[in-house]
Amino acid sequence: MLRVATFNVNGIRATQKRGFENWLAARECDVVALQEVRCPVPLLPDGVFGTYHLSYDAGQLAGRNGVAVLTREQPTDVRCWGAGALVRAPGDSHVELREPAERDVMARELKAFATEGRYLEVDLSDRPLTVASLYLPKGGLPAHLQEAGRNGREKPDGGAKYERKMRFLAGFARHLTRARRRAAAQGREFVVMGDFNIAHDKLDIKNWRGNQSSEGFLPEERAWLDEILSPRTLVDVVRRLHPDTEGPYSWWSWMGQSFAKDSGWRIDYQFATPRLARSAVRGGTDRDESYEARMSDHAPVVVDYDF
Amino acid sequence: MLRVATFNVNGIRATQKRGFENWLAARECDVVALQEVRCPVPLLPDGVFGTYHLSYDAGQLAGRNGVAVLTREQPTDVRCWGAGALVRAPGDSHVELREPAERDVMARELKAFATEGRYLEVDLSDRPLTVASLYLPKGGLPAHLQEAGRNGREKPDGGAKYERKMRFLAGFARHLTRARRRAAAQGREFVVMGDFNIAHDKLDIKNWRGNQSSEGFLPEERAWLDEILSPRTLVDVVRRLHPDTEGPYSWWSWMGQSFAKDSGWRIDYQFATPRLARSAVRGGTDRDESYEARMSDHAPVVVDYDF
DNA sequence: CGTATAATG
DNA sequence: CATTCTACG
Repeated sequence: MLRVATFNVNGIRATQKRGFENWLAARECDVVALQEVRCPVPLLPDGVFGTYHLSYDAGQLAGRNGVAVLTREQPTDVRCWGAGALVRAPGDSHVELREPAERDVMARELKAFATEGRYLEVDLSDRPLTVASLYLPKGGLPAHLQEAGRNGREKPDGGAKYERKMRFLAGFARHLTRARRRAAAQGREFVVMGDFNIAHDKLDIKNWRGNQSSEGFLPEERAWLDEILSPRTLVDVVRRLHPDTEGPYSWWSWMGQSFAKDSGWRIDYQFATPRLARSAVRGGTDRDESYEARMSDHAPVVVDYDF
Repeated sequence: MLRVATFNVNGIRATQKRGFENWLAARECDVVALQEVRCPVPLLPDGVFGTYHLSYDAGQLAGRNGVAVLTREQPTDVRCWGAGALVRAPGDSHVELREPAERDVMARELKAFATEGRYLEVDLSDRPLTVASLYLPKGGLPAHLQEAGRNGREKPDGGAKYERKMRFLAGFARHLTRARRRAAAQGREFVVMGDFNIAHDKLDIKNWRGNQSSEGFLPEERAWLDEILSPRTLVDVVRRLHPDTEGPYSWWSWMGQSFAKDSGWRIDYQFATPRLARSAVRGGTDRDESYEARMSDHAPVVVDYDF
């Protein structure tokens, strides 16, 4: 059994104070992909990653983004888009910069995102598997929807953030094709997981009708997920396990009663190559009373693979 | 009996959470001068000023400075250096901008400080008295002491903050002379109180020997207090009551064990015209177990006048 | 070490 | 309605 989690922690220092370490110890995952770690390496709280190997790309935007992968085993290779990922063995106090064994040709559209700490890929060897942690730009509304002004006080930007997200999507689709091909050539399965900042379908958002003009549920964004997902390429593992469930949502606004009323969005995913996806036996989100307080505005998405 | 307090609250919203309202209700002051209120009027917590009349100059630096005077009686005049002070009657929900009955000729050096929310003067009528709340710039080290680099990581500014403070001191000395004369001409006593950001003498700071090159205890700063204080002009009321006491300190760094070890500075004062000063029967600081937690890095300085 | 803001989500 | 950062104290 292989237990894999993805979790947007929204600031590991805050999440830790709310019981992240207990969750990590209790949940007994083999792999945990983290997003929005938002912490320079020297300020990572002691012991916050327990006995896991850490691979981390903090990016260069102080206090923002930052993706990591925690693994029980030592990775055989670590790839990111920036200067190189930081790696640390369990119990070790210092990190080292790890250059990838081979460097990818980066999709042109992604170069502008390379130093933002948004993507990290890790090769494992106990099982033939590559795991990736993604924090996809949240984006914004296109210019014509900002005029309409349905959403309150955000300053209009002429659609700049929306268009930037679309460029990321274009580049990342190409990256995914390459990553799948590399994995296939090496006889590995591949799973890319994290915060995609897009709800895919009507089941993936509480009020789909009222949100068709909301960033994160725009037709163009949803169409991009249609494009990268297919039974032959990448499969939405949790949806495959729960084809008719509303949710399970993975994000709720901090505001109002969103969480209490389960008025959420499913925007955190595990997208796996077909064979790996078929091996999934159980999966869902941890919005559990058993883990006491809410650790983040996102919940962990955990899948057990019989792999 | 007239009970007068001055208190640098270092953010009224934070202080409120630590029991400011209880202190205010229990202490039964007639006048409370506040500094570093650090809060725009619309964000003042409901009821934080109890049943007092509020006079407030928030200044125009978001989240910084801001001086207020709370009074049991309605002031007959309110003067500040900016656009006009805000006043609010007890229980009233809206503030109004109050223009002074007569506007001072402002000392030339003070014009640069006029919109920073550092000074407010209030005339009372039940007793012939003018009370003022002052938040004096903290300043910095002169250039030659920055080179020496005795104090750690602060970025050198070529003595700019020090010189700015000295300009304030020059202007404020002139203002005090005028304010005393105005009061005298009206048959009023006058008390100026607040955070002067200068410890006057050896008794006013824990480790005077080690702090002779520290901002706030520099010879030039101490000499300025020598200059404005005299038995015929303004009298340091608490020191008059406690001529031989170490302290009582009114400020302790948040860092380390300063408060626990009473390693503090006396930088918050009540300076009163001679007749008023002579009427003081009791005075000191509230660093009391009776008021539970520490409300601020400063403690209230409270004096009872038999006036 | 604590108070604020601002940008971001 | 949270998380950071930065400036200031």
